[in-house]
Amino acid sequence: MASLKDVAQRAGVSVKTVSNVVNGYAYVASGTREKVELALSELDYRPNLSARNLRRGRTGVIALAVPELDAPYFAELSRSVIKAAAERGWMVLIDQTDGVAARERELLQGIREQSVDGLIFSPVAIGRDDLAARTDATPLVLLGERVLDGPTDHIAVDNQRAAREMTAHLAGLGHTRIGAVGAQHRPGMGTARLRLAGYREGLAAAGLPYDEDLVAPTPAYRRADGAEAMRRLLALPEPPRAVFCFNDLLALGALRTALSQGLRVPEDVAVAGFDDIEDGRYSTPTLTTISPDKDRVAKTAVELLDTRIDAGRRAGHGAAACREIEAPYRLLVRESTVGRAG
Amino acid sequence: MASLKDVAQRAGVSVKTVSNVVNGYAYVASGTREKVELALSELDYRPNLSARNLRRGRTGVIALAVPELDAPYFAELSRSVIKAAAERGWMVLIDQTDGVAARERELLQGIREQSVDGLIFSPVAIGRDDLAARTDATPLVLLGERVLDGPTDHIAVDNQRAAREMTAHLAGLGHTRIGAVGAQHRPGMGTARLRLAGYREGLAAAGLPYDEDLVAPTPAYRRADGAEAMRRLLALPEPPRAVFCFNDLLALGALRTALSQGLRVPEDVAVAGFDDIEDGRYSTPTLTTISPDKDRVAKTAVELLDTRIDAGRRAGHGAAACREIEAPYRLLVRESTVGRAG
DNA sequence: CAACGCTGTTCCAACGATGTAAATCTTACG
DNA sequence: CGTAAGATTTACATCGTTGGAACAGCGTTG
Repeated sequence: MASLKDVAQRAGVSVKTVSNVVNGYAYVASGTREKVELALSELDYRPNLSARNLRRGRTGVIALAVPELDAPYFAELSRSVIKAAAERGWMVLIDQTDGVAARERELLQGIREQSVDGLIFSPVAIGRDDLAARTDATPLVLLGERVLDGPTDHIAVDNQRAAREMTAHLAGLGHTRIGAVGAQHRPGMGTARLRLAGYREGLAAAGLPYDEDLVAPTPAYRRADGAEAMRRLLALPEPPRAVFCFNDLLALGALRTALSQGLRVPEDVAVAGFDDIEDGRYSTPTLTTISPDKDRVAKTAVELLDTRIDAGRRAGHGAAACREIEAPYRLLVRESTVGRAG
Repeated sequence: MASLKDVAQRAGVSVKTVSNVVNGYAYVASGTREKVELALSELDYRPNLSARNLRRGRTGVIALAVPELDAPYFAELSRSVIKAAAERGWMVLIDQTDGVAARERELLQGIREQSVDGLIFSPVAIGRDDLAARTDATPLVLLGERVLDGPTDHIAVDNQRAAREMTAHLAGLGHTRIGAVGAQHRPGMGTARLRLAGYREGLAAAGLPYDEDLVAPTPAYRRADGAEAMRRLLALPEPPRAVFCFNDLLALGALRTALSQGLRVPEDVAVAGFDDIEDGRYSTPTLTTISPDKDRVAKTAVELLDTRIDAGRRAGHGAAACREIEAPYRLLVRESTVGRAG
């Protein structure tokens, strides 16, 4: 692998001149430039990034930390993030936390500090105090959980409002026994809490009572958890006629349980989700859901990070104001709540 | 951020001694070691990886290149790869090619050469000649497409045999008009070709004729493609009574089309897939499919790469023999071909 | 007691690229 | 023709780490 030195030798100039050509420095005589460029291509020169990074103090890589890459929501989000990052010249390194608090904390405390220039992080288990206790100075952008007044840039849909709207949608269809799937009692887990709060608001707004029995907690947010929770709900003496699942995977699991028990969806029980993963657009019935604009979230996250990385480079530690950005979303009504006709 | 120099100063020893402690060098007096370790933790020292990498000539990162991260098969595979890599101390950088030949070629020609120590690559569009033309010396492991006698380590299930078995399964159920979804006429695309070959073998073995009309090509391998292809097949004067889709996404799309046209699956038309993504375990009906052992594939890929990276470091360019590894798979019979009872 | 072989520590160079400042070369102008 | 103001190029130090060799202390051994 050719280094600047090799190229310089071949072109008969100094190393610095080659560096100048490579970096587009203005004051290089055109003859020299040509010579150097010839040598560059003859030797197929490519800068050694470790060296460049050492010198420049950056790595050209950002990390994206998600709970699980195989949860479609995060897969789709990751796709968008990688794309947005590539457009700005970043490479993306992916970390999986499995939603384990210790792993999440490690990230906040900077295990990747030396390897990346910034971190886009979708936390599950950690709370505000963990964020406050952070010492690592790597620029950070949080996704998906509202941490108001946190010391961190942050992007999320308004989970609570969206959940409220979804509940209102179900109530608007005439449902009076509306269940919820995906409550979580663990600390952290702001998302579950916010969606639950929205659900309660929605019930209240519709004049419906909040019935603890209709709220099924789940240990995680995968299909199996939704399927299991639905089994519990359907086993109630008076099962719900509509169920709001706190994400689409839960909803797909719930759907499977309902259908395999011979119930019709939505005639016997309506099911709604959250996230708008592609599966829900092709399930039978298709899934009513909240669709956050993932491309927008990803793009904004990368932009925010970019800005903050530049700022850090420029101004030392001038703590630029933290930005809380609300991502747009839409409520998509599909077959699982209104049937084929709708 | 503290450097070795800072730590050395604080501990009152030389930089190299600190380095020796950090790297577990044996000949350090226990007193010295303690002093240094104290200073290390007081300053929260973390090695600068760019510098270390520059010195050692490696980066600690491997790249994983897949067509699309949001295709569940690749999401699941990526999850496994990241996990397997983490166990061996690697970080994983993900590239998306979108199946675009130019992008795939770039990777082979080494755009990541300086940033990673090795590449795990799931190609779609490139062919054997592209591989042969490769000059980049980065260790490479290919996934998922058989390139016999290629100059490259490689892991895949026996696509052709698996496809043959699946076709046999359908024929064994008494089907005589068995369609195929996902043929591809593009160059490259060994996978599609192999699965098609297996399908034909399966038909032949069952004494069934090969009918070109029952083979639906698709531009890509997503749900929408499967849905569209199924529409074409069902519009035939004599539509197939069973359909083998070359991956699960196609199958899920096909399923959606069939169900939304009021057909019963499998009573009116049976559907089978390939890949065993999680969606297919929760769809209604659940999806009969070929289940490659993804964890095994991932783990083996990382091991192979690890070996090759070590070898490259040790022996210069001693071209170790290329290994073709066949990954195990199972045919999972579920509702979409045999119904609820089965 | 001198030479030897350990252990433990330090010094120096190098990895490859780039910022700084200085050296060299042109050109224009008085 | 001398000189100042650019234009162009170069030498050198530096980023943080580690390999190799040199060096120092010290108990053994012949």
